[in-house]
Amino acid sequence: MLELAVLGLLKEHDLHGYELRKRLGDLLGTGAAVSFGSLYPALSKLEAAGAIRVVTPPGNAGGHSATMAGRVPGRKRKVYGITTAGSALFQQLLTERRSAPLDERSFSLRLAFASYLSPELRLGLLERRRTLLAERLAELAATTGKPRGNRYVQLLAERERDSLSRDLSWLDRLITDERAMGRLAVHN
Amino acid sequence: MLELAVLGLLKEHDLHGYELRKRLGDLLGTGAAVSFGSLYPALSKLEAAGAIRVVTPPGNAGGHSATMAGRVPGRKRKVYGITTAGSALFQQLLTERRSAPLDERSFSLRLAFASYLSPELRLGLLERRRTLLAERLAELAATTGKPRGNRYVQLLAERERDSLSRDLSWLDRLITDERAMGRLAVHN
DNA sequence: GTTGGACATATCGGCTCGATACATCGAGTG
DNA sequence: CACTCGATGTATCGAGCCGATATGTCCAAC
Repeated sequence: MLELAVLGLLKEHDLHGYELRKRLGDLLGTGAAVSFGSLYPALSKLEAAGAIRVVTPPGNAGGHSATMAGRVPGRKRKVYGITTAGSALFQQLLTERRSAPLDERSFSLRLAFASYLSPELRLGLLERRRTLLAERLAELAATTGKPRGNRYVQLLAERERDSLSRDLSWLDRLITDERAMGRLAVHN
Repeated sequence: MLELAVLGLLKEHDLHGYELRKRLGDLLGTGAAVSFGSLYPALSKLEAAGAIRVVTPPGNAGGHSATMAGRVPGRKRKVYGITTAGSALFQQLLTERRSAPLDERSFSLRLAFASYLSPELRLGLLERRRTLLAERLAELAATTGKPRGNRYVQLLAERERDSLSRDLSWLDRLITDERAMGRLAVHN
């Protein structure tokens, strides 16, 4: 999850951890922002694996033009860049369909990077997510007949139902678009 | 999170782990079902803390009417029941407003048990969740002006915006209802 | 009678979160 | 000018949760 996100963002720009977090925040919505307690270990791990490397080592940074010698000017940020191995890892993580979790967060992340996928894989991603949500909705509809516990549980279930059907329509729209674009591409 | 859920469900019925998981599943939606890897350790912990206890010990269970003696009939389920201390813990976990996480799951869980809250605390719960979502929406609106990355990121952001405003309306409706019920109760 | 699937409990490694600590920097305030 | 405060920035730790996996029981269907 996090590794995919980091690699994907570094594919576009070199970034340091703090900034990475912010970008991730408005990529997936503030609610899904990742914590530093996950981010920094993940960065260390990716660096150890050779997927990313420190581009601006501490002691070499900053826009300080005329600060004098021994002071070690902008000693703070660790700016990371992606390596060739990192790009390969990114593609691998993004592509592998098996066991790919399709929860809200993973799905959103993958969709955000969907431009790096082939049209077929992109469509597959959308369809698998659609299947998952459809199953949930069916399951929910099955239990809806029975009397639910209290008022609040009932409200929760209704909201869930609405939310699911809205997401399904949204996905259907996306899928239709994808198919249309696919046909268009073929005709060119 | 999980502890609150377990205690809340056991307040209504004695249950064993597997069944607990199912109930939790259709209480919060199948997507939010808890894993056994969290559930069983949580049960052990709660039992050790004296909040729950095994009601039907293994070796004593089952509807087997005429199975003979030494066979140890329904030796499988471990049915748990809540203790007095457990009820107290439940109230405490449900009530403590400070540091209560308001993410989707926690909120839904608390709302599902909202009947155990005083009208004031119930209203507070809804309002704090509302505030959170409103902040997110504002933040999102702020970044919406700027050009987003690719097409998919943009779609994701739009979806998020719609979803947030829907949830806000939903919450507003609930809040209004709560206030109305409060006034009604006062008039009786 | 045996094979397959639902039921049921349990553990383990790995990921993520929230809290916490610490250090730097720029902007404002007295 | 010294001071403080809040944003920036990196890092670690404990606890909680998930997914995979192992193991065993019960029942029905073939």
